[in-house]
Amino acid sequence: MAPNRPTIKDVAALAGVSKSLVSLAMRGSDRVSAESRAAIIEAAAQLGYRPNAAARSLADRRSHTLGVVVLDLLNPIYAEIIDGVQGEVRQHGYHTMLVTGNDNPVIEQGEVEKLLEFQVEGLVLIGHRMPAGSLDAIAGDCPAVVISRAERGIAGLDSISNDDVSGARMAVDHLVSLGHRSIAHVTGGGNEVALLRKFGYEQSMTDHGLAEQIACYEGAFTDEGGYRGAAAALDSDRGHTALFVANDIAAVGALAAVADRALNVPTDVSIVGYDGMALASLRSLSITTIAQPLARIGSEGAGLLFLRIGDPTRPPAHIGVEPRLIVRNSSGACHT
Amino acid sequence: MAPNRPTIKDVAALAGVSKSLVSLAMRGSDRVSAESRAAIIEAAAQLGYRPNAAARSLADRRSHTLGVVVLDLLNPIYAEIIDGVQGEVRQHGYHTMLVTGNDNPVIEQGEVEKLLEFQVEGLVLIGHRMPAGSLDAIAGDCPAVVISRAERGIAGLDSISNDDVSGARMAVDHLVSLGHRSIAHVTGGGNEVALLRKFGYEQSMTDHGLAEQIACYEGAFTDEGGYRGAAAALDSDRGHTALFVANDIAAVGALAAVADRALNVPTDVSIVGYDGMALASLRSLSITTIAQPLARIGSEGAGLLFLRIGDPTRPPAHIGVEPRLIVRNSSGACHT
DNA sequence: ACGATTTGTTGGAACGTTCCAACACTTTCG
DNA sequence: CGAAAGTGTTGGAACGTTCCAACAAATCGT
Repeated sequence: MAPNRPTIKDVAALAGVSKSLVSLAMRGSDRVSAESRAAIIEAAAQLGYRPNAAARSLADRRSHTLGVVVLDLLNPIYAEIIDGVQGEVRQHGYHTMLVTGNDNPVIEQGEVEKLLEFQVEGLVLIGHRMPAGSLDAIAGDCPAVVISRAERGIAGLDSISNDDVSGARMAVDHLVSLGHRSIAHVTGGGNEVALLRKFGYEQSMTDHGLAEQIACYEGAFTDEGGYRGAAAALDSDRGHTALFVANDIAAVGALAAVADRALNVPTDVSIVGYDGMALASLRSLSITTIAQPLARIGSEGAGLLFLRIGDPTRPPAHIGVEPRLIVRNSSGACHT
Repeated sequence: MAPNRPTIKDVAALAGVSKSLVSLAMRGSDRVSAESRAAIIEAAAQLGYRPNAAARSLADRRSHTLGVVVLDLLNPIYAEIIDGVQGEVRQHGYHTMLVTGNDNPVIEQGEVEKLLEFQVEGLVLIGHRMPAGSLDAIAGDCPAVVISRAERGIAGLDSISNDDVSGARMAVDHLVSLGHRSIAHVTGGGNEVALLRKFGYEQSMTDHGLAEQIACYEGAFTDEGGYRGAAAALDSDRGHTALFVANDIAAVGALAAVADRALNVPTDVSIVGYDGMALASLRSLSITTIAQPLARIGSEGAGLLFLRIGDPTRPPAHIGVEPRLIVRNSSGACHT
């Protein structure tokens, strides 16, 4: 609107000093006399001066900006992670460019490319869909961290995720402690995370001497998938009294399958989900779940990235965080 | 990692042409001979050249970037709106810097300031918390659009939102058509949107000759608020057979209140929510709702912004979009 | 009292692009 | 055949910052 935005030069002219001094003052250097500083601040305020971040980043070759790529904003667990990332980033005085891949690898690639053009100093990938090759290439170009997935041994790339195997074991332990023996698992499909959770379930069942009770029903990380898997489990003749469902959304679907059969939760069948999304705590759902510390995963992930920015040659690190059991109304003692 | 990123000069040297020509070629000008173009592309690929967006935006004084400020990422309806915005923005070849206000006006202000330093060409405010004064100031500085709230008459500022009054009327109409007469309203608190919905409810009730049946119970746009309001409604002696709840999250809470009293939905009491968030469609909730076209609101909002960027002097516009009724299992015929 | 330090301040060169006026060559065509 | 129009290319100036070497003025230590 203003005919032309004021620049550092205009401020200098009005304050009667050189542009260099204005530059120093704006960044709060202590080598500026009180008088000059006052004059400069006054002039800047009067003109409505705002530093130009593009020029700044060009001149000192640092953008003070991080790129955050998230698979899909609609997934509430990612939103909670992002909140953690943003907090940490703000603390470091950095900024954030957030883009979505829309669950589409091609778009995702393009967005990453754009972020790199913006000279972001680091990349946070939340639930990416990148083929291993390009992940490698990116990490070679720019410090990066992968959140909520374990990547090991790629140079320049750190990662952080919750320990899915151990979380799945907690779910089974909890159900066993309530007296359940015929505990079925509704899977989350063929992806890595789902397989880890399934593995943890099988391990824990075996450890409890329930190996022959192991029963997996094919599901997915969706309402629909959970419904389908739970339906199959309930309609089987194995008399399952408890269901460990691969994630919370699917657990919501499982709840519906139980209701459709005029059974009650948790009296007839107990349900445990995974993720600890806020939604699972709503009183009409009240799902017992294995909660990931989502915000912490976000902030520690960002922390990892800042470490790498500080020392780009450090060896790749992976942090595994422990999930924790939150007991709600969807699980209860076994009555049979 | 590379000692120094290659610049346009390096590409020029390798291809044996001037930097100006490389600049032209990179932007796909047709004034470049086929030979030169080939040589340049080859050289760029070989060096892994990537244009520097900061330098570009400095030189042509356009950032090709929009700032998006969202009140709170955790609210799923905002996530759906953002998706719409991003789609539209991508179509225009622009980029997006997304920041959150964390529901905190001070942080929100700071983030907006940063976006302006980045020379964003426009601002999308989704559910802001800005005092009217600073909104004014911002709009004077930079084209802006407010999404999901109606702002009228501020120069340089457009807005788009669904028509809450008309949506609330639809909810009541639906319930009346099912035979309900004692229809209560669980409010969403004192905010503008909640008041509009309440107003629509009262209007429609009056239009149907049910003025003396009007009954509002204090709630909020939360699970807890919906539970509280619905509890009060159900415990009253007015025999309400239907509840119009101010938004979907609150409707989920209302569902719990009904269940706690050993009543059934929709046999004993019908429930209608508002917003049309994806969550309301989960089969174990299956809430009848007044759905806002969230993605469309996002993309049309962004469209408005592009119009204003094209012509900064156009008079402020407001778009009201019609919500629509989605009937699910939480509403049914009145049985009393 | 005089060089050494400290305290403020300065102009100019970067940073990596885009734009522009200018150029050398073709080609067109009246 | 010569002027006009087109085609491809170029170097240099700009964009708004930060950095650096240099400097003038004030203060210090002996």
